[in-house]
Amino acid sequence: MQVFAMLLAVTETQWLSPDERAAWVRFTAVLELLPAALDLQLSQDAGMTHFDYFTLAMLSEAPDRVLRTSALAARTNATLPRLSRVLSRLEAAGFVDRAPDEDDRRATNVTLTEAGWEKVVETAPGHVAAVRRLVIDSLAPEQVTQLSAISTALLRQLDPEGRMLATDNDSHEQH
Amino acid sequence: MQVFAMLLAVTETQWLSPDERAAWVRFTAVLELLPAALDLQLSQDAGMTHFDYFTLAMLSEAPDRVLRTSALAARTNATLPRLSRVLSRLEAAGFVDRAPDEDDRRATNVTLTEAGWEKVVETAPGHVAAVRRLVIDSLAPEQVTQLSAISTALLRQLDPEGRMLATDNDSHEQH
DNA sequence: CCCGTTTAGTTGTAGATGCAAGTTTTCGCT
DNA sequence: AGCGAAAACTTGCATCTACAACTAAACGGG
Repeated sequence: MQVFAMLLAVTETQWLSPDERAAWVRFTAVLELLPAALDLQLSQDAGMTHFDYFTLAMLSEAPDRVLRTSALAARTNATLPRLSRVLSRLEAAGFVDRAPDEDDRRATNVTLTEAGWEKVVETAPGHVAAVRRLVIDSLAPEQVTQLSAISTALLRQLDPEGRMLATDNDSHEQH
Repeated sequence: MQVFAMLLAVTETQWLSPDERAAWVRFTAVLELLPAALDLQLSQDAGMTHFDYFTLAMLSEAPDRVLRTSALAARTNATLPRLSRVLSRLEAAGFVDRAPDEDDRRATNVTLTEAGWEKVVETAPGHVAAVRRLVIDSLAPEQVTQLSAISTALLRQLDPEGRMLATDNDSHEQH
């Protein structure tokens, strides 16, 4: 019985086919290199990380450019400790304001300041250009469509609740 | 003239179409979540990061399970300082040995120890299962093919010299 | 109305990473 | 040969992040 179980266990290990393996190796390389490339452009041209920029960008798209810290954490997929420190930095730089929520004073409302808005506006073109150069323009139009579908499929596993694709409704949920 | 130049500048900024933007937002989410998910599985099941595992895996596939530090850095896309510290850790854990190259004593040869090999062998099944669960099995077979082609196209921009897709020839280059 | 529990954030501490500077060995040129 | 420049790491320092512990506010019975 024990030998049989071991054989089963070994057999159960589903390895990757050569094609799957090749796809995975290449994709792993992209996973490693693309974030670094994006961070490089933003740190050179705007003195901030991709995460900083993304945080400001999410705020800039929120109604009234305000979001609760935890809603912002969901959109940026950050842990609360991480976001807390990033916000401290962005607040010190004058790009956001933090104020306790009037209705629930445990919560903090994060507001994009005028300076923060301007920072996004002046940083966005260069960032978009980098995204074009590194990603969109490297792909055929149908590949962009494919990448979108593939990403959607992957997010079903990675983010079943769709935190990162949250609509604006979320900020108006019941409490 | 100045107004005209400004208009040009504004016009030149190539924004993303709605489809492109949707693809990019989703892909960004994958870029953030997938590495974290892989790290989580490996740290829980094997007590190491994905980078540690990948480093050992690259060594395990090298001829004689030996690679120069800089060749390993190219395959893992690590900077030398980063790899140096990771190797110090892996060496302390007994998974690799480091020894100066006999022909060029500036260089260091990194060897996977027997313990390191066993670590890879016992860790690989769980990791492959995670890759299957999170990526391969979420996709239709043709999507795996598409992802491979897309990744190849992106790497042309990200890694023009193909460092991460290096063949074994590299370690036998002239000196 | 009060107390234990949950929620929302912040901070202490330790590990990881990048950049820049330092060290040792080799190369290239005269 | 002989010496300046380059190569292959390694280490110092500053920053970033995660995990866990901590604080403050709100909820939920009894």
